Amino acid sequence: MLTASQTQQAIKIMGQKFPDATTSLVADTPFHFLLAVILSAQTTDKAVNRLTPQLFARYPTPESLATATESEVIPLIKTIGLYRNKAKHLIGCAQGLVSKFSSQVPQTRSELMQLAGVGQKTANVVLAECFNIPALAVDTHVSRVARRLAMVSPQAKVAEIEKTLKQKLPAESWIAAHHRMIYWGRYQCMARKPLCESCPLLSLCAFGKKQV
DNA sequence: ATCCCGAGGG
DNA sequence: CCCTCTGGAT
Repeated sequence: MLTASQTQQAIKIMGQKFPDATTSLVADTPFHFLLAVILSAQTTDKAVNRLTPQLFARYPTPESLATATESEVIPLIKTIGLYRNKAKHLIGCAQGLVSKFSSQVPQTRSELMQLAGVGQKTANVVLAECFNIPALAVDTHVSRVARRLAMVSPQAKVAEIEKTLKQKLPAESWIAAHHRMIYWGRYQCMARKPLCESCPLLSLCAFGKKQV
């Protein structure tokens, strides 16, 4: 396993390759950003950004979405996967915001996770992006990159990955590390065909050495 | 552990 | 054709 120092070094090198790594979801308010993150489950950000302009225009506020029906929402999001569950989540989330949080997006993990469709990962993304609160969201890219680079144990599940990465990285770097690992997973260490031959992290990566 | 689930890429 | 995409609820 990589030491804390090696892990920090790897994150630094990722930042040299992707200096402007940041969220790719487009939204104008915390409410709309929350909706975009819910929609992004098992879906590319590009697919989400394609439909959100119309969704946001139709539902500008939590109140407007809270009274919507699934048959109204589904046509607006049908081009992405899992749309039936996501329609329920969007409406339920808006209803929760209205009934529990005065239509304001809450700023704590436990409050966010009371909302429909919001789990640990989505809560962490919202805390980091909307409120600049140190958080480290672990998604499919972060999981794969952390495992391949042996920043965590090979069989580690999401909760353990988050815990281990937080232990190895200073809190000030969590948000940037999240973005860099996402970009790394998208454009360098892809799931299907990683670019190990030209990887700046090859010397740190047992997985990559096996591929080359 | 299972289900949900369209679009894009190889 | 098969795999993957910033997961969450049951």
